[in-house]
Amino acid sequence: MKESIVKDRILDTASRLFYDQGYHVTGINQIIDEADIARASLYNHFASKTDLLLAYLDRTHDLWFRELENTLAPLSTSRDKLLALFDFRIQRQRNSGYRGCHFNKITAEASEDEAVFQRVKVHKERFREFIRHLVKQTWHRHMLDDDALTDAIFLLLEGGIALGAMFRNSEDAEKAKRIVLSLL
Amino acid sequence: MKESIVKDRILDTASRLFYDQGYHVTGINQIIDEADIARASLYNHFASKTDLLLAYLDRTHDLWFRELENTLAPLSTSRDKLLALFDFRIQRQRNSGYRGCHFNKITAEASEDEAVFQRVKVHKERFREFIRHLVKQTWHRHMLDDDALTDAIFLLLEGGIALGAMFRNSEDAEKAKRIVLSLL
DNA sequence: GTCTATAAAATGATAGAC
DNA sequence: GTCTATCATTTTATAGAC
Repeated sequence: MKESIVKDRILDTASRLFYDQGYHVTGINQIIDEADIARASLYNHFASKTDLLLAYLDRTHDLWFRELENTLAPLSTSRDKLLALFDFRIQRQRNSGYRGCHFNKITAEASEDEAVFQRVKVHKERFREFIRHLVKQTWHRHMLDDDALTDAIFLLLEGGIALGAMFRNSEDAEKAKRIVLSLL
Repeated sequence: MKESIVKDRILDTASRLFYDQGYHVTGINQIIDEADIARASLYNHFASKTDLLLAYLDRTHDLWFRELENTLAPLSTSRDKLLALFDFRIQRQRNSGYRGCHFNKITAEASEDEAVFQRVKVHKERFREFIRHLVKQTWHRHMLDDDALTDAIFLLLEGGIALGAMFRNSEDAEKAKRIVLSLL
């Protein structure tokens, strides 16, 4: 359908601008301009700018976990998969200019909105459980118990990505990976 | 001087609103309204809204390290001081509604601005070196070398605070502290 | 130095033609 | 469903009186 193409183009453009520039600094004008669609077409597909934001978050969440699972699928051991979590996110940051986690970013801008807040929590909690699942499959004895190791990996990775946005590089995420390596 | 009082009130109000609501969502109108000053008074003391933002970042940076040093001063061992870093930041988050690190927040909104970007880097780098200095003073043997332990503490703490903003609690920062406890 | 009044531009959103 | 024209607000910033 032709309508889908327009809707996708709106969402693609908005997603890129929301992440690259920020949500509030991105105006409707710029979105319709860069997506090359009419003003009212946007409001035909999305009820409001907030609605567009929620669609962006939902799609980002879905794509994020799909890409993650595709990346880990070829790996055989859970240890390799845990280490690949870092490579996955470092690679994504490299490709998108080190602007950090989408959900950390939007928390800083629009977390007063309850619908946004809920989506952020769901995303991060799912990732935490994803890690926990992998940790429980590892056979080796660790110096930390399963829950502590899960928390450590999660915290080190989130800290590394957040600092990566503040320094515009992946050094801290790489350091986080090395620390996890010594904890496994 | 009377002028200083006005200037301080502008900066106090702007700082509160920038952190609580966000930078872009806070308009000049709201600042002059809540600070109860005239429109032109703001532009008499600050050249632009960006200038006000930079003043906010500079003052936050200065106050942050002064409070940190005051908090750690009564403690005798560097081990206690390292653990108190977590308490310091958890307490600050508790008192300010869990909106996370000021510098992480502004990175998400205005890191394209080179002057903002520089201040964020300086703040975080100074904190990293602050941690490193304490780590080097600890006498016990660690399972990680000094640099790795410094990175681990830094990453775990930053991760914990960032997640605290996303979940609006201090659970992850508390977990980070416990993990550091087992690493020391 | 502080004030009020105002400017020029951009904001999110809607009406109505096709 | 897509379009152009337009709405009422709000934005940052300035001019000029006191």
